[in-house]
Amino acid sequence: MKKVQNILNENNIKPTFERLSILQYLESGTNHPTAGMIYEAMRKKIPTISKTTVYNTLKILKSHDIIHSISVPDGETHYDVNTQVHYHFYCTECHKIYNLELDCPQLENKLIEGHKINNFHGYFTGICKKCLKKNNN
Amino acid sequence: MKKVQNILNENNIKPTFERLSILQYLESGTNHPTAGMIYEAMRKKIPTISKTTVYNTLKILKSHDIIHSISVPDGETHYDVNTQVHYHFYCTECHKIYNLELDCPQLENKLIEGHKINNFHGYFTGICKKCLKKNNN
DNA sequence: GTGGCTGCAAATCATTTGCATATAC
DNA sequence: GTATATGCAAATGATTTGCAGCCAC
Repeated sequence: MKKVQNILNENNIKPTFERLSILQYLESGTNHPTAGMIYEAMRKKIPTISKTTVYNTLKILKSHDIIHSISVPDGETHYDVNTQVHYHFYCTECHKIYNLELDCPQLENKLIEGHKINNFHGYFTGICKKCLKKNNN
Repeated sequence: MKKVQNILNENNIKPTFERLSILQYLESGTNHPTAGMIYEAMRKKIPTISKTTVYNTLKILKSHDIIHSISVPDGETHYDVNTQVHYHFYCTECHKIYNLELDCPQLENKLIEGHKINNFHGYFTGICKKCLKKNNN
């Protein structure tokens, strides 16, 4: 908890219980939750929390570059605390998102074909190994 | 028009006027339209067309791998007929999507870390060259 | 006439917004 | 007390669904 406390302090974000809990939750896992998933997880700990607070918190964390949002083809925005650029794999069957170890385009040179680059996100889609096994392929 | 006619025939998709027009529209440009943009463009040609037909057509084209959907952080699904894997650049200011010439991960080896790969999409985000100029940066 | 398209309207679902209350310093 | 955070409810906007009419073969 110390760590997330510090992250918020360093960014001049008031460390409320809700914000600490949400960031803690994001830091503790390697899943890439949606706002809805975060809301459901938080409710177990803070039954009175509202979706508004979840969205507000995600917005402020994102604006300070503490988290990134990733877009995959399921209509929901997912969030990731791993701010290092890396590829994802999105399973079209179970909708889980995995991190991949592949080398990524470097953003050092922040200009590509005249455009100023801020960020990169790459994802593969397909069937994950668990679903492959389940379907005994 | 011949070309899109053939594409639909080869895939056993009944080549209705609406479907031909939508696919023609997608084939003719390098923009990466959303369903809404396609609907608006179609209305000029077919004033009676409905959004349902646009969505239905996109769904059937996608299921035959004639088009791909791409997800960028604007909450709308964009569509792309360029089925060759390539990177995109998404401008967070004007929301335009550009194609990039960079080399992409090859999908030949269709297994990565145990997952079966069907597709790849990578996008950079930032400020495009037009918006940079407009802001005279 | 039967199956498959089309199109309207309503439903759904993620996200945003307005506002009123609560909390912290 | 004032600013800021929270939370409810309503609004928005993309997409989906149910259903009725229509068209082609």
